[in-house]
Amino acid sequence: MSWTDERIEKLTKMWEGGATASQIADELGGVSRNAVIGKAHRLGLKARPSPVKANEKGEVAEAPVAKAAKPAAPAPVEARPAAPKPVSPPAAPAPVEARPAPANPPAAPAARPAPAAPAPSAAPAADAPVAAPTPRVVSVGPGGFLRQGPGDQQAPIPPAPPRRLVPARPSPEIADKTSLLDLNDRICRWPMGHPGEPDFHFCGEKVNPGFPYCVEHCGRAYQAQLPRGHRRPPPPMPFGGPRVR
DNA sequence: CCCTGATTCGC
DNA sequence: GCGAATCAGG
Repeated sequence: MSWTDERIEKLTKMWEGGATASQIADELGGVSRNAVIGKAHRLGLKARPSPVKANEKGEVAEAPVAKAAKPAAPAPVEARPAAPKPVSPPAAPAPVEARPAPANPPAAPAARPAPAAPAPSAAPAADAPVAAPTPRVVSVGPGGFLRQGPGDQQAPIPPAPPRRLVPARPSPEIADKTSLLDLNDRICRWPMGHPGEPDFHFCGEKVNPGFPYCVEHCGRAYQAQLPRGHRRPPPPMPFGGPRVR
């Protein structure tokens, strides 16, 4: 098999959509996972959480976890008379809350419903989730995706699934809906719902020629850049006809 | 073990 | 340019 334009296109789309190399590989058929990765890299597509490169930025001054203990001396049990350890075994677990991942979407993660009481005193030093990454974000789009400022030319890059991609054909429930694999240049790729949800799919309408979305969603994705001075005229401008080209 | 993506390197 | 082999983390 060779890398035809169609195949490259599909690879690109899926890769950017978050599909794994394996998924892409057997979707394309005739190529291995490695081939896909290799190609993706050659196309300059890389970037995406790699299990092996999860850690990178800045050095980590972590105390090496004492996980070793395997080599050599496995702490021979001393036959000491009686050395009652003063510390009771199940003492205090780590009250430290592990913050897993810096999720992209600042979408409200729902307050912790955990009514856990065992919170000793002042442990919530965790008010440092500040991270305000994208200052230009204006609001959150329909799928929980960031919408960008009026000046931004780029569309909100809808896919960006946090992690794994929705199964190609998850269920009959969305069998007739537009899945990632159905996307092409002529189909509106506006996300409906959230990636990962069983009914996540894409708009699927015919696109507004020259744009990645249908007319309706173009209106959502692109905001009119009004000349300075004019405050927003109520009509959000549904993008009637951007007569591009 | 399985999975992942990254990299290398002979073709 | 291609992709199997290899590497390395989860």
